Amino acid sequence: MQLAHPGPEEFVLASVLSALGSPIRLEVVKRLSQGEHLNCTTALPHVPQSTASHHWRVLRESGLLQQTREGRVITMTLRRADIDGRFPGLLDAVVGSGQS
Amino acid sequence: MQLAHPGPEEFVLASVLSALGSPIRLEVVKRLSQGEHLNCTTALPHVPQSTASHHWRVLRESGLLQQTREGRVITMTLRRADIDGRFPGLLDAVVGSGQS
DNA sequence: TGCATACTTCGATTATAGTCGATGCGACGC
DNA sequence: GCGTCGCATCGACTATAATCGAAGTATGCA
Repeated sequence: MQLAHPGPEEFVLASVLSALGSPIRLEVVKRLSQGEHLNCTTALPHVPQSTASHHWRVLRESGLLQQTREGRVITMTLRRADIDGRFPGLLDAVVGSGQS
Repeated sequence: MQLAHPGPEEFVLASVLSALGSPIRLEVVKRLSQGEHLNCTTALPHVPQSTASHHWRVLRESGLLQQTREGRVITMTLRRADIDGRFPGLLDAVVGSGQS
């Protein structure tokens, strides 16, 4: 089963910013940008599965990350090239500041 | 009467992104960044006053804009230097993309 | 085939955000 | 002083988002 991912031409800036505007999602994006390889269970161990899954969906539908199944595990990766292509400098500015 | 504005050290990235994550507020920030001088009535003529005022508050409390009274009119300006100081490149990336 | 794993989706609940009329308050003109 | 203008704030309502248990689905292994 494949999850639906928007194409870069479908990205909406307000949706991307809104997705990043939640501390819990912002943190995940930052960790992904630092090269961390996250799957859905390890990313937020203290958060219930269904809640976490909701946040993955928001991030995925905004275009920020990709979920690819590898066996039974779904791995999440930042769609850095796609986001950079549409909103140059945005991701760098967001993950570059040492802030939350 | 003076409205409360946070100092740059109080800015929270997630709050700034969340404030920008609303299409109506994003548009105002873009217009301000293009040098438009807006007051509270002219900025969103089609939106009820109290609703508009709510959005000014969100933008003001996140640190994105400053409201200064000039006589009876309150003029809004982007706090570009303060935002750039804390989150370099963020505003450029947001207003630079021709997107909504 | 059957069972366990690693998720997503569903449905209900709660929390937060947006909307807008009414009211309040400071600034200006008179 | 009084009235008006330009806004903020209040309070009530509505809409959207977050939370989480339960159920559903694809994968892998025995």
